[in-house]
Amino acid sequence: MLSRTDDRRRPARSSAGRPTLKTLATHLDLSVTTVSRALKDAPEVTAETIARVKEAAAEIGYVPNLRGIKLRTGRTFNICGLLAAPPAEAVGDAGSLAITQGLHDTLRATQYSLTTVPLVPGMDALAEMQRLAEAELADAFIFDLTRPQDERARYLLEQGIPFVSFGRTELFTPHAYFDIDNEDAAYQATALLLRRGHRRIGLVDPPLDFLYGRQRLTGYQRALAEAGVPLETDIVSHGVHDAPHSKAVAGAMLALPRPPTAFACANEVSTLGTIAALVEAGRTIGGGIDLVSRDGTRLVDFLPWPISSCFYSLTEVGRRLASAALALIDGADPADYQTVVRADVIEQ
Amino acid sequence: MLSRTDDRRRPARSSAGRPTLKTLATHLDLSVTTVSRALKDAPEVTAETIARVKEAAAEIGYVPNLRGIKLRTGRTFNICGLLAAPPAEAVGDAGSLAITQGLHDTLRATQYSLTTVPLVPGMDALAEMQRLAEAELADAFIFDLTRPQDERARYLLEQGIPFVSFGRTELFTPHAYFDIDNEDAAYQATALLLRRGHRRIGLVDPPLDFLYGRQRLTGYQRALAEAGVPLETDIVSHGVHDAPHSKAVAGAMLALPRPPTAFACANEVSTLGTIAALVEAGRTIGGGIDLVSRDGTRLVDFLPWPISSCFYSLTEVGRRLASAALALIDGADPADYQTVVRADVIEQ
DNA sequence: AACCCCAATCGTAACGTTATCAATCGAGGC
DNA sequence: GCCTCGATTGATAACGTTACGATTGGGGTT
Repeated sequence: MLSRTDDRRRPARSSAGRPTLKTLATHLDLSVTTVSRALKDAPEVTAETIARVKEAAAEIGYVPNLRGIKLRTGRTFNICGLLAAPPAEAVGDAGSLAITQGLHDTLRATQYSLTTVPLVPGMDALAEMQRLAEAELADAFIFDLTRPQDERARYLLEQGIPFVSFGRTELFTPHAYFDIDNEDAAYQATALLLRRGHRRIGLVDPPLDFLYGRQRLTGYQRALAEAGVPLETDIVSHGVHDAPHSKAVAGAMLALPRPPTAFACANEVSTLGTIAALVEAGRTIGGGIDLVSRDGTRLVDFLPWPISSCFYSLTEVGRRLASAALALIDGADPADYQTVVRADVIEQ
Repeated sequence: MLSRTDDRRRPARSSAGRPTLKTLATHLDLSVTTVSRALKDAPEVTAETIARVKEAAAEIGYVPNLRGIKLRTGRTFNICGLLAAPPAEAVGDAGSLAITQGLHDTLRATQYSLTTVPLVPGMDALAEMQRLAEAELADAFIFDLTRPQDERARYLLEQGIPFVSFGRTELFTPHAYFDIDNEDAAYQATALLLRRGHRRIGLVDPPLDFLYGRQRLTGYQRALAEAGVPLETDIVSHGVHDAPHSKAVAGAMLALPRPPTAFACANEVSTLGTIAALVEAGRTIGGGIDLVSRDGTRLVDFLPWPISSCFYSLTEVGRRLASAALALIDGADPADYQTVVRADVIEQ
């Protein structure tokens, strides 16, 4: 165990001579206990002493040693984010990067650091999470791509470990989440296409294993129903959501006797795949084809055609997720951190 | 200080009752010291005792408490990666995601965890690094997008903190790096286009502030020189490498009296921008235009046109960077970890 | 037999923090 | 004047690990 820790190693750098509570205590002729208490405004310490201690602390530049606190309290001061990432060299949804940025935005001002693990499709997300939880590497977890009966959420609930999911679940026990209103996004996208006169609207969506997929399907159906357009299952797809697969299903739809005249895509990757299929079929957007994407980056601005989209800032998602995680660590009630926001429709 | 750590907090979860060295020691009727030593194969302990201790450790499921080790040794068991990421909601190079995956591939089997900070263009990379270093949050750093006189590298060298950069520098003191042969990549790309008969080849590249940019320029020039084609500076650009800017410079080149008939692009983002410019100008690849990209994902496979590229797996880059970092932490000589690899040309 | 040395093990003290209980002191009540 | 009480402060013991000097016992030397 600890296999790579033996043999010669450079001497412990820095940290030597950094002031500690003891430094402060002898300096002020107080006990370490009192200093420790004063720094966290404990009620038993005189206001005057508190002021004196804090002043001295600021002066000599005392900064608490996290390692000491960690050992003593059992906390980690780390938050762990397990976020879906595209497989190895594939092109894919870089959303987790924007989310990670947001997480850091919030955590930068705190003592917490962040460990982000990119979860590529083949990986065992639960096992990865258990590994980290059992090694006690995080005070809270954050993850995305929830399933109705999400086993990761269930695991963390069982263990009593705080977490916030990006996406809801159908679990009975309430837990903290932040989510985009996917049903609304799909509804808006479909409604937009219907307004433009389309009646055959292809849906290129993720598997129904993900709650995200189910919610979108509901929104799609609702928009069709309101417009009195029947649901036609030959142009509704729920497959693996990577670019090659999306290209394949969109290609298959385009080869139908009555191909779709528009597409609603679940995310940037399915959009890329769908466009690839359109190009291969010799169709272009504008030439009777419309496409709406749901996304978190402005990728569509750099694709050769105008594509409308439902947009919500993933950086903001990250910020909100991290704030919620911090609150939970501080003992907040998960039920107070359940948020659903609507995406903005950007019409083109 | 430690502002959010006071008030009520849930009781320390788990870890209660986890076996420690003391558990093992009393169990085996040995001293804590001996057990500790036995577990790391210290020479002073009998082979027999070592075996006995290890067996017992395995049996009762002892796993060393990192927090204790951290406090005692001053180490962090954390590696910090500062990797360039696209700005907020912009479309951009998700390469850091693939690199992060690779880092985890290597670190998963160790006791180390990883903190990755996405560095968006506006951020003060040095300040961010100093913050992390001063908080003693990492045993080693990893970063990319090096500059010739990279101030981050210089800072870490001064502090004696181990690090590996993705990209070389021109600093005098040797340090560990892993790099792709950018000069060769640009050379290969340019040579490929020259072989296809192009004589006006636009270069859409990053600023020369980055060593990466300089190396590419050298390769580009070398290929032109070998073919006896003069360098024409009106079609060589070194600007901010994001998609909008790349689109602008490629657009400007296309508006020249004698526009380029081919482009060599530094990365995926400049490729996207260049394509956007081509579309806007009503030109298509294949119609007398060729484009070569240097990339780490297979994005080009999902763009509407065949695009050749120089490819090197960024996941592999991540793996190599992490291995080097671990070696440095264990006291290896940085000079032994200086690697340059060639990208593979994928012709289309 | 007294000596020393080496191999193996142990005890103690740290690393920096917090929790718990003990000590001090002045004020107030009897 | 004695006792009690509240308000402050302090001493001690942990959290789990490793570094260091001390201790033990057996074998070899003189």
